Amino acid sequence: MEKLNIDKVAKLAHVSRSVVSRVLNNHPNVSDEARSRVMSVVEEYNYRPNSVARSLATSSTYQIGVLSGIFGEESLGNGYWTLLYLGIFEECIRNGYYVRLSFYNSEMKKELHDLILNEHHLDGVICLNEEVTEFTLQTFEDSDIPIVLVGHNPKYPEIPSVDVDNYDAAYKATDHLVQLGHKDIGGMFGDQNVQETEHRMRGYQDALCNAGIEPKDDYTAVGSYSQHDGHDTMEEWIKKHDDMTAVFCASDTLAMGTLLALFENDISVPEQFSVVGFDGLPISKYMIPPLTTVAQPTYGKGEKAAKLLIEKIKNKDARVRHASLKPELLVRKSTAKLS
Amino acid sequence: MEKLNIDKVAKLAHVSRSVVSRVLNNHPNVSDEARSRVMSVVEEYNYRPNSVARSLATSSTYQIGVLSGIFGEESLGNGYWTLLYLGIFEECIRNGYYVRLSFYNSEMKKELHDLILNEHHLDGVICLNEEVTEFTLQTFEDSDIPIVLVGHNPKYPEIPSVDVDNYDAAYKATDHLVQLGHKDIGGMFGDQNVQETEHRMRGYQDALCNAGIEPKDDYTAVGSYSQHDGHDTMEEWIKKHDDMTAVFCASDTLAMGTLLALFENDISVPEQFSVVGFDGLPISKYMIPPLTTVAQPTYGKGEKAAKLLIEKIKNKDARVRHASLKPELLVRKSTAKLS
DNA sequence: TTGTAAGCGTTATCAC
DNA sequence: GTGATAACGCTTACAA
Repeated sequence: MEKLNIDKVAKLAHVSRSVVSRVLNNHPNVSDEARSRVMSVVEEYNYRPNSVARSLATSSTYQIGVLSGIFGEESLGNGYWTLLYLGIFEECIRNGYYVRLSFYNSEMKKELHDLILNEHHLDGVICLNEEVTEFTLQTFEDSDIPIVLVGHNPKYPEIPSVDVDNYDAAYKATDHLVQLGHKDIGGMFGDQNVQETEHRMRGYQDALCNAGIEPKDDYTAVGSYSQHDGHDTMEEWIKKHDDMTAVFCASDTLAMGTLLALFENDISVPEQFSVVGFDGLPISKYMIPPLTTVAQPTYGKGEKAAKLLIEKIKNKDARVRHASLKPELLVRKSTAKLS
Repeated sequence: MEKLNIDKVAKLAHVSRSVVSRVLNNHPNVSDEARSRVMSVVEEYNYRPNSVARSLATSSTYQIGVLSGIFGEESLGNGYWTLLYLGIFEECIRNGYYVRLSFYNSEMKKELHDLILNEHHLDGVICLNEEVTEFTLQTFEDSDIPIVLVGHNPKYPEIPSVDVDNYDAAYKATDHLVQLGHKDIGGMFGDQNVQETEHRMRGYQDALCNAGIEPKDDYTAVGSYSQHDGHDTMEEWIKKHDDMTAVFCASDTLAMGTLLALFENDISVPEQFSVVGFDGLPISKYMIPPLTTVAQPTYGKGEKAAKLLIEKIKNKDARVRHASLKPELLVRKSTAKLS
């Protein structure tokens, strides 16, 4: 079972190395006889072409990169990321691409540069919007390596992107609370600098306005998506805002922290207080009580991102597309009629 | 800013291509003058050697693979996996290795074969024990590509591995319950086929025995690590076992499901029932109530696995090592004295 | 210390 | 339809 290469296969099949290459790449112009001779050798010896050599010759690696921020422990554990990644991964594999994962933080410009400048490394890159800096995006836009963004950044209309309809999702979630009779509804949001936050805030505010409720500034908090922030913000609001009876959290993790703060203060959900989350993470079903949340198709986002990227790799001049996926409200046990 | 290659750099620096190569690889026997000429060209043009070509020449890719089962949604979201992966990833990057992630399920023998047979692909592989089949392990052992296992499989003593001391961890957790005065203590375990489960069960049983408590068969459940299983098992036990006052769950996710079942049945934790988990996931801190759990150094496990692998890559004949990491009991709010 | 030249295992371009 | 042969960009004897 020694190591074969294309020449040895050629010799065994009594053809030239070019014929072997043609057979392996499904190129035309090879006789049935030659083809079958080659194939039987390939199968007998279980020969596989060396992909490194192939990459060198074709300057395409069939590897795509995923660039993701290094988040704190808490966000890492929330499952959003893994689900997204799985969507990307499976779609890539289906298309014969391998995936290389890189975490990234702002000090890692070097890694990034190497990524791009060693060009042959990657056929394309998927960037997860959060934490990706202007610099990063700019660098990619300047190079000609295809890239797609998960999330959306209005500054780079030329970069294809995949996102949920954040406005619609936040609107649905808030409106659900409104329909239940709530009037004093807090809104907890994540990362300040991302357009996604802006959209979610607008959805929240519009749902309120359309119901004749005036959004109040001190009922709104913007911080991070962590459980920690959810907990601390709720803690504070419990002390300050006696009237508040419900809250819309812009992530399930935020909601998880919120639920804990409520529990610690003996406020029962949903009897005394309603909570709705955002994401529809697998764990949200097991929160106490099971969380009402607007689910976004996280796996689908990843899958779509991979699809767009591969499309762009295969046809660099393809029209730039910005996909927007639909969220869905999942009503569970953390919300109830205002009594 | 056109694309450079080693020859162009050589020309610009007025040296031969070998000198450039030597400089870039820190080989000796280069005059200071030549070195500095090369370096200044490299910096001016920001030249980076093409890693594919380099791989072809050296037949080492500086890529390591992580082989992981495709779990159901629930387990994916539990954060264990991500933390482990992060540990692996960061240690690899620190050593100049890139990471390629592959999910794997039993039908994917093809992918696996390609992985190995295209040999030049990967310098080494880290296998996550769960879900890795005999076939997989055997295949790797037969090839000469270095591999390390996260978890432990006694059938392959020749494969280096990293694990926590599962016995010790389970013992500590159970003993904690015993010390609080509990006598009727359930034990919920994960995957049947893994040695880890056996060790955790023994730790649980020994802690009981040493306290003069007889472990009962119907107080023990073995299934999966999912929240779902935790929930259903607890649900059943609530109906069947009136005496039970505490449970040791062999994962935090199992505990999360357990907590929900208890909540749904109006059994308050820890006043009427104590729960201890296993893993110390970031989310365990935000469960309701915050979970008492034996934390395993998940990130550290990944880090250690990467260390062992890289060591083995650099020295194929290194002694086989089986690392065993220490767990730590985190007492939070889900356990209390039996009243 | 430096340069020449032979690989590494493919694909791709041409004659035939 | 087939087979030389030249890339692809690098490392590494070996010779100078």
